[in-house]
Amino acid sequence: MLPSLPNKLTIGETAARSGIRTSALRYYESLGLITSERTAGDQRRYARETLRRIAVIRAAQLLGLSLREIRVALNELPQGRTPDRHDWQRLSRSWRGSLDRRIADLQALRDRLSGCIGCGCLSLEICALFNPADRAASAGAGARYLFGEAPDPGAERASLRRR
Amino acid sequence: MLPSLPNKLTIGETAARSGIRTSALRYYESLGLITSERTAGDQRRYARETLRRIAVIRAAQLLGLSLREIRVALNELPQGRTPDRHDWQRLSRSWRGSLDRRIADLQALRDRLSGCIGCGCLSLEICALFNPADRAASAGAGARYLFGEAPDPGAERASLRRR
DNA sequence: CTGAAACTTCAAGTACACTTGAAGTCAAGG
DNA sequence: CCTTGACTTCAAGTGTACTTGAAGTTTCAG
Repeated sequence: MLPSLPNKLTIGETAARSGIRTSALRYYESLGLITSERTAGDQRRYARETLRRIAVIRAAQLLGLSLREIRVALNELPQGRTPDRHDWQRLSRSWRGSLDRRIADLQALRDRLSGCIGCGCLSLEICALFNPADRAASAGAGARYLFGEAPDPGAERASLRRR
Repeated sequence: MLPSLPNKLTIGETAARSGIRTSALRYYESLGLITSERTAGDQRRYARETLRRIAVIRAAQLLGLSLREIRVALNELPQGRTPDRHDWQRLSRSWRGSLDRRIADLQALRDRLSGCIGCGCLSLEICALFNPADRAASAGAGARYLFGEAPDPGAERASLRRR
């Protein structure tokens, strides 16, 4: 008459509670972002704690981190032992700086949108939006660069012949 | 002795000045984000004004907009006529709201990172990070959802059998 | 014990934003 | 005029993050 181990969740239950599709959960597991135990019939059973882990993964994605980067960060949580309050705090502190930077960058962009673009100025050469140091470039998701990866488009600087 | 039309740029010059690779410029053009005239020999010549357009494209990408969305926004600029100060202002105003929302969302996330995750609370059911309304979900780039697209993973809500 | 929902794996497909390579043409300094 | 770097098109490839489909298995309410 045991209440059937409420701290083990099927993949479907985990999907329903986290809002992440089962296919995505299997994908995360294939990348090593989460782990599961298996029943005798080889079905996955997730620890309830995995829900927190999934929430952290989604939060980190909002920060612009790739799943690869998230995996690295999660791997720095203590192995074996269930991460405690201080483990999560350490993680959140390390991402908080990125978030602050990202927010500041977006605020700067907002100011430029209202300023530079709005002003209709013709001095494009000195406009902040054209300043190569501000460039987005880099690969794929626009947000990525905001974490300070050197935007290196890989040369191809033309030799600037005229006309 | 004319200074060889300084308001027409080759694709290489445009790439160098904008920091965007020639392959990306051709890609943008294939998507209709920018346009060019052609020389007798069929080479592209970009109007100097295209540099501003490219800057706007990159800025919009930082906002998390897809190229498709950016194209739509740019298509609302006046056809034929060179966009003036007010045209750009209208565009920047419409994106400014998105930016404000995005910044607010990130600030909320930051607070939760310091709060919910940091606190080590066990009440995962009521934790803000688990609130489906806050979910990222949706497709691809994490930033996308921040513009208020309804996160609709397309059902698959399990029927919640136990065990 | 049975039937249907939920699960399993694996390969292939999708969307986005580009990049790369091949094969050939154009433009301009010397 | 010639050479060389910059240009052209087009098809295919890359990386990320998943989703979809097929074919088969497990679980559990009834």
